[in-house]
Amino acid sequence: MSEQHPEGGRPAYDVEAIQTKWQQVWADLDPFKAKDDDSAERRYLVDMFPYPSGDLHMGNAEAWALADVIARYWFQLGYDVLHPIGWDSFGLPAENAAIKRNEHPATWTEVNIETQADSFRRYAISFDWSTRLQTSDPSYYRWTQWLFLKLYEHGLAYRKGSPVNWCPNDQTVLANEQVVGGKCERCGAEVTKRSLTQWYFRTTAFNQRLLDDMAALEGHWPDRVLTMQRNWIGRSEGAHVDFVIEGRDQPVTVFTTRPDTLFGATFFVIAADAPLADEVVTRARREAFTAYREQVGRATEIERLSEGRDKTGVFLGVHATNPVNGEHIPVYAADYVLADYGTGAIMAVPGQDQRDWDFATKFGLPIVRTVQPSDDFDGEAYTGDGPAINSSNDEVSLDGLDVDEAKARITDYLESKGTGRGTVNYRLRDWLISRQRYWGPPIPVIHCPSCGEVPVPVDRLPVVLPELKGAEMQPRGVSPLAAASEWAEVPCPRCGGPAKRDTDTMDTFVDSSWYYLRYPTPHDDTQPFDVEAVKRWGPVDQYVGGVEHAILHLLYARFVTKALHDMGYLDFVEPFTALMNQGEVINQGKGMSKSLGNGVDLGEQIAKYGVDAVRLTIVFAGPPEDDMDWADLSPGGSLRFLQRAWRLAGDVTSEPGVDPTGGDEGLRKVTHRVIHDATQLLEGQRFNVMVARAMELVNATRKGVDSGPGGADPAVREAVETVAVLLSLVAPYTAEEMWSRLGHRPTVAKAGWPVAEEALLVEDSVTCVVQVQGKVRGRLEVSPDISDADLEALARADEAVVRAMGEATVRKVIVRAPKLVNFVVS
RNA sequence: GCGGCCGUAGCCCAACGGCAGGAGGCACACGGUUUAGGUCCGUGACAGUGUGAGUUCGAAUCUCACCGGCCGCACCA
Repeated sequence: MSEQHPEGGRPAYDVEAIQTKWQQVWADLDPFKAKDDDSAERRYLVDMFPYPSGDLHMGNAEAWALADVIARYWFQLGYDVLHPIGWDSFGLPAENAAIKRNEHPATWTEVNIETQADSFRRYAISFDWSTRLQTSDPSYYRWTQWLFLKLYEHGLAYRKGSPVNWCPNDQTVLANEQVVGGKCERCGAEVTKRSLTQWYFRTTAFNQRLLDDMAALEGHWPDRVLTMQRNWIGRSEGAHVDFVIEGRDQPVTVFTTRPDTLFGATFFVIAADAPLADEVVTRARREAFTAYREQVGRATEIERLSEGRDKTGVFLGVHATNPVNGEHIPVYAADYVLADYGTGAIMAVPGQDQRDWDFATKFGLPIVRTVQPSDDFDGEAYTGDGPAINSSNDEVSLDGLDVDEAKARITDYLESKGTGRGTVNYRLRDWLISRQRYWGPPIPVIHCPSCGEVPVPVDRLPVVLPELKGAEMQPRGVSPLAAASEWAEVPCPRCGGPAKRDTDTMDTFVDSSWYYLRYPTPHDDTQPFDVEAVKRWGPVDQYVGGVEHAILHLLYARFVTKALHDMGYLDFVEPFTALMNQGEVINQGKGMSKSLGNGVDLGEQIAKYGVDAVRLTIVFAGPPEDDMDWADLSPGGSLRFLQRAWRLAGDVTSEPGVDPTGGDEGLRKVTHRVIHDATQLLEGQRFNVMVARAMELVNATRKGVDSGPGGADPAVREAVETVAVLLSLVAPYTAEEMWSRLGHRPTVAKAGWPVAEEALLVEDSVTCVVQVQGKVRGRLEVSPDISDADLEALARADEAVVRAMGEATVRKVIVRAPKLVNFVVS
């Protein structure tokens, strides 16, 4: 596609040659190494690090092209920028590939990392290559283990037995966040439940702060990500109410958001899989209950969540006592109540809750309304506001109060009686981090028959993975590490007796929950991160990555940051000050996939059009957060534009450093207007429009050379140099080549951002529209600082306007000098 | 079902409530350059802003309803 056959000896825009040439120069200059020397204000930009499965793809290309615009803009502004690169190199794809190839996962991983690193260099991303880290390296995961021990030390890591999510395909447990719609987030298999003893991080210790601290992210993170996090944390206000159940000493507490409806509680439901159900069921009902529970247990999450499903349940043979009216209400087990939300039991109020209504209708249970619906209400359960009814006893009456008042009154009453209290409930659960797979950091704990669980002393880290390969890593439902007996069997660090290592590995999201703390000092072998360096650089000024991590990774990183802050390691509580979610690259209206056969290969695109054209195409496609359809785009057009820009550099005949003052004013005005607009557009991350401005400048300069002042005019040099600097953010090779042809030394990446001259932003004259009744009837060329009165007078005198107004009387005149006059007539 | 975002030329994408000779680009047509094709230079055609109301001197922009699309949440008590 490049000009292979220059005419008349003119130099060619040879994509391959330019790329090869500048890659070498940049490798020698290493221009993007962070200085960290207080010579300039610091900026810290992180792209969500890549998983090394094969070479880079279009999705990577997009994320990094966009992030690089920001990084390179910051470099041009003179900031000391830390723009690191690393790899999220633990995880299942490497392990699965290794099993198939009968080799060690590290082998596959290393090859892919080298491939991606080469591609990144060719793709000309402005990385500080000295930061390069990978999470599967013992020099990194040693500190992931350190993080585990710190959390353990502070009571934020613990082990418990509980029903957990199990992926039958990957043969490992999953965190709640990794179950999406009942399916494994990674492989899509339907998730089942198992009862296992596993390690957890206590994310719930921070639920309110995870919520509150989002206030500072408002406006800097995409709204939808904040919404998703809020939904996930799921705060709801309500009350705990204690019910006495026959044959049980301790009352059973339920959580409700509607304590005001307590008088309408006509039955009681316990989650079928909650231990409590098993405990209270009577002998007579046990058989029926057990059968039901097994039936529920067989249902997958998918079935359980399916909408409009008939309510099922079974009577447990006992009654509970409603604490406010003494009613004896039957206790059921059902699967519409969840064992792990709230207390796993509810008071059922069919009059005000549709689910309870459905259940009551099916089982013939009484329904009592405690809120008076409006007259036109024709539904079943009434969940709206209204006066309370049927809600009084000898000591308290809610009747007549609206919902909020009733809630407050009843909560006070319950508190005074000691049978209830106001409370806040969260949906967020603790983070299950154990995994029964090989390729992750071993959990640094030793289980001793006499001492119990003993953390590995920090000075004995890392606990290095045993060398397994191929079939030895085959998932069998227990960790492959358990089979490595000579690795697993160790003396207890506390008593010296025979003991056994924990044979699970950590979720790879633990690796990525803290990596941005490691980048400032990636090779420090004395500590996970340098507290002072992190204070200087952190938190991350701009984080860039896909929205698929809206909950998972971002929630975990926020949790870890808060935990480390509380331990005194960090002086900030949020890791990422600003977040940008790039869109997706799709093709022909669909996501690219092998099965659809519509993949676009990044390497092929680069071979065909060159790196710069591919990057420009991506950046110009639309707003960064929008999906782009490759079929709608034109890398060929981008390439042509780059050639046009590049050719301009050859048309400049003035000397470098020439004073632009006195150059062609028309062109200078365009240049400075573009500088001004581009700066604002970059600040607003509106990169596509910024590129459009650069195109405008190229067009104007072309005209200036061909039919204007010509290539010797200093304004032309100024314009072309501006183009080179603007393009340096998007098309670094072309920009560098232009810069060089303009007689400058590399690198254009550090040329400095141009500043628009105010004087050149002022227009000599502006076009004023004159409207009559809001319709444009005339135009005037006027001075930009014309007064309202003068402008109105001019407008009144305009022939076309006079004609349009005819005999009508002017009722009102709107004057917005210098751009508009509107006559309202009648 | 609930909540949010978005509908502008054949296509992508712009437009502080104030000129849609659309900023920019793709594709298209015509002319010039060229041995020819492409490149290159120039010119042109194409929408009245999803639909309907409202607010306003003035609405793509604000409000409401509807249609269409995307996203999130959804048996969470």
